[in-house]
Amino acid sequence: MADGAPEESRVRIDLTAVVVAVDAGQPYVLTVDTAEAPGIALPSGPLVAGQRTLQAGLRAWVEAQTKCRLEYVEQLYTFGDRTSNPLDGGEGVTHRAVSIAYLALVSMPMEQLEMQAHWLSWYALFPWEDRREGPHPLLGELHDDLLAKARPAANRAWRQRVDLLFGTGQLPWDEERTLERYEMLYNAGLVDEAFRDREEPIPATPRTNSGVSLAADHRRITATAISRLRAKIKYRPVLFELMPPDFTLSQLQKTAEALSGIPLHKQNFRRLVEQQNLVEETGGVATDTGGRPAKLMRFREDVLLERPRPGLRVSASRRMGAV
Amino acid sequence: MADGAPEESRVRIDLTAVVVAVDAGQPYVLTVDTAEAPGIALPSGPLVAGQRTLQAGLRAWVEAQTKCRLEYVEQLYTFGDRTSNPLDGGEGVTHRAVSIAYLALVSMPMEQLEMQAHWLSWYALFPWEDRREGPHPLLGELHDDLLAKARPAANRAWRQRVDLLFGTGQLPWDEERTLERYEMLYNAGLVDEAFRDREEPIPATPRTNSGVSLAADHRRITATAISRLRAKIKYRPVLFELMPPDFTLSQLQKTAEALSGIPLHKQNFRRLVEQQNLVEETGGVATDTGGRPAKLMRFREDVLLERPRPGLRVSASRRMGAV
DNA sequence: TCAAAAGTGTTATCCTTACACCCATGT
DNA sequence: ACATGGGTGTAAGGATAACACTTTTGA
Repeated sequence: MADGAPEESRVRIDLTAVVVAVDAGQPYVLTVDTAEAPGIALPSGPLVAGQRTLQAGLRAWVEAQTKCRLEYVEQLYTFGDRTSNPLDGGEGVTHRAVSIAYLALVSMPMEQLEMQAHWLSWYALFPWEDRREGPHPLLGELHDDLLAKARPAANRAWRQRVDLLFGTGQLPWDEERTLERYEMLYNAGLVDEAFRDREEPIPATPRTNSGVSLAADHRRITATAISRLRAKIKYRPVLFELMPPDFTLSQLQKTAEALSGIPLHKQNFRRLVEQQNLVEETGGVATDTGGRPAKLMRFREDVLLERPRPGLRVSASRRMGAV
Repeated sequence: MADGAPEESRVRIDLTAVVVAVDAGQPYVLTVDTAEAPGIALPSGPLVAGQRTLQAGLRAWVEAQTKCRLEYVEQLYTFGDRTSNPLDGGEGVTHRAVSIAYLALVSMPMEQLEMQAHWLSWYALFPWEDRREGPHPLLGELHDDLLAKARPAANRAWRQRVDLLFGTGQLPWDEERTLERYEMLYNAGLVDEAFRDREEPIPATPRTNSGVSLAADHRRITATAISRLRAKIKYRPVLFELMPPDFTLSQLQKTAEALSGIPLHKQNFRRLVEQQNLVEETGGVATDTGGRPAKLMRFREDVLLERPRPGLRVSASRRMGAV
C-alpha cells in the first residue's frame, strides 16, 4: 500500500446530526462540548460496523453523546470537499473524511433535556438570519464588508449577488438562502472558519457581527439544515414534529416564525392552517395566554394521506422587515 | 480485526451519476453495460485517493466510462441502507457500500455521443410516469395490483396512499412523487428488484407493466433524480442546462414536458417564460419547424443575479390526463 | 390552398395580501 | 374598565387557467 496508481483510499465516514427544537419561540440546535475537537460541535461520530442503516448509526451516536432520543430524521447532504476538514492521518497516508449530515426534529419539553448537551440558539450562529423584529441591525455592516471585498474584475456580478442574498436593495429577502449567505461570507473571509480552514491566523480585529463559529464545518452543516427546513415547512407538515401534541395556533405561528426568521401575518397564517385542514380542535383550551384563552389544537395525521402537498406557504407580513 | 467491539468498518464509497439529457422531446439517462455487474447500470466507481473533491471523482469516473464530459452536477442523496446492495466481501468481514449519488445535466447534440455508453429513455424505467398523452394505459393495472397487496390491517391507510400516489381517484397527479411511487411498488413486490434484493427468485409471471430494472439500486437512484429534477425546474432555471445555446420556445416547452411527464399549456408556459425574463431573442429564426418559423431564444444568464427564484412553475394543461 | 406550427388577446377565477374589527378572559 | 392576546369578515390586487383567434411558413 505504499504508493502508485490511484487506489481505493481509506475513508472515514462521519455521521453528523443537526438536532433542532423550538422552545418559547426560539429555535435551538443541540451541541456537545468535545474534549478533543476545539470549540462547540454538533453530535457526530464515525460510521461503525454492526449498524444496519446509516440512520441507525446516527441515532446511536446522538443518543450516546446527548441522551437525546430522535424521532424525525432526514438526510441533509454529504460533505467531502474542502468544506469538510481533511483530518489527515499524517504520514502521507491518504485519509479523507466524508461526513453525512442529517436533520432531526424533536418536540422539546425543554426541562426534560438537562444533559451533557447544550441547546444553542441558532441565531447565535447566524444573527443576520433573524428578521422577526425587522432587518438585523448588523446587516448593513455585513453588507458593506461584503461589498468591500468585491474584486474589481467580478465587480458587477458580486455586487448584484450581495444585493440578492443580503437584500438591502429593493429585492425581497429570501429566508431560504441561509446556506448561500453563509457561503458568501465564508468566501469573503468574513467568518472565522475561512481562516481556520486555510490554517491562517484569525485576524485580530474581532468580528462581532458574523456570529459564533463551530468546530470543523459544523456551522456550514447547520446552515444547510436551516435552509432545508425553511424550505420544507412550506410543502410538508414538518412543523408539527417540533410541536407538543397539543398546542395553540399562536404557538404554531411562533414556531413557524422562529424557523423562518420572519414575522408572519396572523390572519393569513390561520386561514392557511385552516383551509389546509392541518389541525383539529382537541376541545381543550389554554388559559395561560395572558388574554382570551386559546383553543388547543392537534395535528391531523390524516392529511398525509389526503392532501398532495400539505404545508404552510408562509408569507412574510409586510409590517416589519419583510422586504 | 477478527471480531469484538464495534469498530470502524472498512467502507467502500461509490460515486454514482444520473446523467440526464433530452433529445427530440424524450428524456434519457446515460447507462453503461458492465461486464461484472449484471444488467444495465449507471456510470459509477469507487472514491479513490487523489481526487480533491467528491465531484471531481464523479466526473472522472463518468468520463472514463462513457467519454461524456459533465457540466452541471449536483448531489442527490447518499444511499447506505438496505437500498444499496451490500457487496459483502464474504468471509464475514464487515464491508458495506455507501453510494453517493449525483444528478448531472447535459445539453446533448445526440449524434456527438456515440460511445460505449447508451442513452436509455427514462420512461422505459418508469412507464407510468409519462402522462403526456394522458394517464398511462398500464396505470389502472398497476393500481389494482397495488390495492391487491393491501394487508387487511393497514388497509385504509394503504389504499389512501395508493390513491394519493397513483391518483386514479379525484386526487390530482403529483408528478414530483416519482420516488415515492417507485418505493411503493418496491415495497409491494411489484418490481424485480424487490425479489433480487432478498435473493428470492423473480416470479415467473413476467411483469410487463413495471418497467425495466437496473443493476443494484440504480433504478431507485434514477427515481430520486427524476423527483428532484421535476421539483427543481419550478424554482431554478436548470431546464436550460439541457438546452442547446439557441432554441425555440416550443423546444423549451417540449423539454419541460419531457421531464415533467405532463402536457403543458402553451400560452401559459410562454407567458411564464416571458414574465420571468428567462430568455432573450437571438435574432435568428428556426425554419425547420414544419410551419411558421420560430424565433430563436437564448437563456439570460443574468436572471441568476436578478430574480430571487427563477423557474418555471409549470402547470399541467387540463386537456389530457392532468388530473 | 391547405396543413402545421408559431404566436397573441382576453376573460373568469382563485389565491394572496392586507385592512379593520370583534371576542373572551385576568387583573 | 381595560389591557392582552384570541379570533373573524371582507375587499383589492395579482397570478393562473382556460378560451378562441391570427400569422407565417412549406408542401
